[in-house]
Formats: sequence, structure tokens, C-alpha cells
Amino acid sequence: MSENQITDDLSQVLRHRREKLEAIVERGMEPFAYNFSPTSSSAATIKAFEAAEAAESLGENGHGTHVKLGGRIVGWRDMGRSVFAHIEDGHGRLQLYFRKNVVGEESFEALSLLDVSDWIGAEGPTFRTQTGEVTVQVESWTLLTKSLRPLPFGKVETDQESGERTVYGGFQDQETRYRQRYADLAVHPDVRDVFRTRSRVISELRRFLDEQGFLEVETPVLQPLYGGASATPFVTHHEALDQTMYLRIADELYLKRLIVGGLDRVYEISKDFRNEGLSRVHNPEFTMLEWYQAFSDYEDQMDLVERMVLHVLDTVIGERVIRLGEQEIPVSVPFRRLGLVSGLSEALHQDVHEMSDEELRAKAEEFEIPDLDGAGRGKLIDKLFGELVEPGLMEPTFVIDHPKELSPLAKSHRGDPRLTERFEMYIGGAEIFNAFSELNDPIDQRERFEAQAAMREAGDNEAQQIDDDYIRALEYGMPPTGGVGMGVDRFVMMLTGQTSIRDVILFPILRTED
RNA sequence: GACCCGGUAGCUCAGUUGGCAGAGCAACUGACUUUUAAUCAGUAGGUCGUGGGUUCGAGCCCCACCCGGGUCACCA
Repeated sequence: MSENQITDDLSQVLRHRREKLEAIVERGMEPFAYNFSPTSSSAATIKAFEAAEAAESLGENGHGTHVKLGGRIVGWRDMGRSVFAHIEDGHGRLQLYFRKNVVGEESFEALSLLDVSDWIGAEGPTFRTQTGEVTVQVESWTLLTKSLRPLPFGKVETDQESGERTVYGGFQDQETRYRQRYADLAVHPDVRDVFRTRSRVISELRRFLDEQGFLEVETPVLQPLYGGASATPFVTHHEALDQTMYLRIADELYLKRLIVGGLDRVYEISKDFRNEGLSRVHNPEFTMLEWYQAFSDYEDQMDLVERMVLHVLDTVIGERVIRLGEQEIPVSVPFRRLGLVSGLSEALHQDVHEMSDEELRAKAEEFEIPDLDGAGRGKLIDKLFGELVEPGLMEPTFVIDHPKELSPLAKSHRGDPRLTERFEMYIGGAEIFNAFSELNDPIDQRERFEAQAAMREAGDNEAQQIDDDYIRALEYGMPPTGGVGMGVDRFVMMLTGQTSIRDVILFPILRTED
């Protein structure tokens, strides 16, 4: 197929851009420049101009400092012998003003080859227009990158009095926004802000743990046995070893091996993988933070989680409030602590410990909880709690002391052998943290694994596998240890007010196109 | 996996009872030297998600499928 035929197949809009590209090359201009050295950013330019204005140090004609900026054209208004444009440079938006008698005839005519979404460099003095906007009076400009495909910028109206921004048209289609995240980011500054916040949250989590003396480590992503959670793994195969491998579903068992080895405070920020459905709060590939601290128990870890959450709110968000849609959730310590069994007892107006398995099952059926086949006592309690109590846990809440059957890696509760020393921390109705006083008795651990294996035999393919090497590690002796896992994506959702996990993951999993 | 909603121009969307496929913005041509959703005049732009079917005639009705969103289920 010849070049012309390819061009003929393109839509009108794309064809026009190719034609401009040809015209640019014919003029001897470089459509894909090699580098550019700006002297300022749009935000800094506006700030400097306003400062000079306040200090009454503007030059003749009300001109401020001479700046050189690079950015993407996001708006274009052609007035004949002058043009107003807006560029965006990652630090904000700034207006450029081109006049034919300032830039010169040849340079001005070349402006007709520019389009919205091109990258350009421009320089000149700053001034304030009659309508009051800080603007660069362009003296010269250069093309940095010709865009061959227009970005779907909406038109933005800014209300002069309220400063409220209204976007007309724009880029709404969710599917295209996720598939072409580059375009979503290019067009939506608020989407860029979400991911900047995400990055700062992760930096502050690291800084917080580093300052507490934790060591950041890396453990295997490819594992011969998977464990540490109840989930279905992704399965792959190593050719040279001719061996089945699994993508990790959790980091837990490897990190606790390190505690055995004497690395007494460790953490890992990792991608974990679970071969499960997608939802508003589930992506098959997600980011987990896990940490383990020798000599501590789950009470100590509740204190640490409280301090960690406050640290991130203080350093990244700047206020101790979480905003979810219309709701404002104040965050203050200590967080509420709610026994799983006592919370459920309260909701049922009945002491759950006094109820028989049959009574629990009857209750679950009364609330039309599905999929109760083969559910044991622990699962029934958990299901009922999830149905009746969990949705109301908006303020940060530690749900504590889960039934043993549900927690094969947690230590028995020191005061009640039916329970474990465990907490799950909820904010905005979503589980963010999960933690235990870690089970370090290798004999008990083997029994728990065997109970899991029995559940597996019975058809529960998410029950955990027996990990003999892990038992061997525990036999060498793991000190008392508290450990915590945190769903980083969900935490970022809470901090940025996003209601879908896809909106805090740059490239969420989608079915492949075509 | 089940149910609901959606897929029409580059973008945002209309499309009546089945009867020539539409608007706004963007694009293109022209006018305009402080505009800012610039304005004014004109032009062009379509695999109506895909494949079948019914019909003289399908964007619209029927069947199957693909993709996405939401709810539920599943899910430490």
C-alpha cells in the first residue's frame, strides 16, 4: 500500500494533520525537535509576574520578565493579524499572544501549520491583557512536536466571579479513557493530579516506615507455591526448570521467613496478582504494602497504622479528612475498635457466642445471604458481619478478633481460643488494612495448613496450600511478630475521593481490543 | 457468571411510527491586531460495535456475538 493510499484511508481530521506535516517539512522546519531549554514554567511565570506587579517593578508597557516556555497547545483563537493560544506544561496553563508585527510575517504565517495538541516553545515578555490574564507576548516560537492526532480537549469556560470551570464536550467515554490513558491524562489535569497524589502517598509510606527502622526488601514474584492469602493465582511455567510457577497472591510467607532470619523489621511494596473478577474495588494486578515487626503484636500494629494514616494525611492531603463523594469523614485517633463477634451480636441483638451453628445459618438465610453451602461457623459469622455491619463502617474502624477458621496464619487470641488476634481496618466501607499477631507455633501452623488442605479437598480451591519450607522456617523460631497488609490502591482511592479502583491505576486491566 | 444501561462524524450527543443519517464543538476556506466556550460567512466529514434475519425498505424490529459502565455474585 502506497503512502497516498494510507493517507486516503485516514479520516479527514487526521489527513489534514498529515498535510500540515508535509508543509512543515517543505518549509524546512523540524516537526519533531530534539530538545528545548525552557527558562520557566507556566505557574512560575504567572507567580513571578504577579510578584513584580505587587512590587510595582514592571518595565515599560507593563512588561514583566522575559520567559522561555515549552508546552502543549490546548486552545487556539485566531483573530486575523493576532492569535491567542493557551499552552499547558505540567505545571499549569498559560496564555500566549502572537502579533504579526511582533513575530514577523514569515513566522506569523507559519502559525497556520499549528494545531491544538502540538508541542511548541515560545519566548517573550509577560504582560496582562485588557481582560486581566497574565500572558506571554510571543517574540519568537518554535515547533517542538507536530501532533498528528487531535486530543479531545473540551472547551473550558471559567466564571469570572466564582472561578468555577465548566467543560463543554470533552472526553467522556470511560472505555476510551482507560484504553488511551495517555489521552485521558493529556486532557484532564485532575486525572494527572490523582496520580501525582498516588506517587506522593507511596513516597510518604516508604518514608514513614524507613524512619521507624524498617528495611525495604524484595521477595519473589514468581513462586513455586503460592500462599499468604486465600485467592486463585495466575499460573505460568518456567521452561528451563520445566516447573509450574505462580504469580504471588501475597508477600506474607516470604517476609516472615526474613523475620526468622533476623531482619527484624521488613516491608515490601509489591504488585500482587489474583485471578479473580474485576470490580469497582478489585483489579487482578494490584499494589500491596506489607510489613512485619518482630516483638510486636496486633495491638502495637493498630497504633502504628493510626500513626501511618495520620502521617500520610498530614504530609500529602494537608487535613485530617477523607472526602468520598458528598461525604466528609473526619479522621481522628484513636480509631474505633469493634470486635467482629460483639459488633455482630449488637446488630442481631443476640449474643453470637450463645448461638448454635444452626441458628447462625437460619439468620443468614433470613437475610438472604447467598452461597451458604458448606459454610462453617466462622464463615457464617463473617458473612453476617459483612452484610449487616461492614457497609456502615465509614469512619476509620478496626474490626478485631476474627474466628479462627478464617485466619490460618494468625495467632490464637490470648483470651479466647475460638478467635484470633487479627484486625481489618475499614474506611468508607472498604477494607484497607489486614493484620495479625502472626502465628509462630510451627505445630499449630501445620495443623492450620492441614485444615486448609481438607477444605481444599472438599472443593474450596482458594484454601491455602501446605508450605513445608515455611513450616521448617518456623521450626527454627520466629520471634513474636505483628504484621500488616495494606491495599495501596484502595487507600489512594480514599485519599483522592475516587470511587473506582480503575481511577487510581494508570493502566487498569481491560479485555484486549479486537 | 447473572441482570440493567450503553456503543451513531475526531469529540459530546440527538435520531419520532421502519421511509434520503442530524446538531454543537473540532476540521477546512475566507474576514477580523487585547481574545478567552472569540465572533461572522461558507465547505467538507459516516463500516450507525460485528455478523445474520424479517421487510419493498432497518440506526430503529428479531437472533447471535464483541466491547465498556453499573449492580449483584465471587473475593485476607
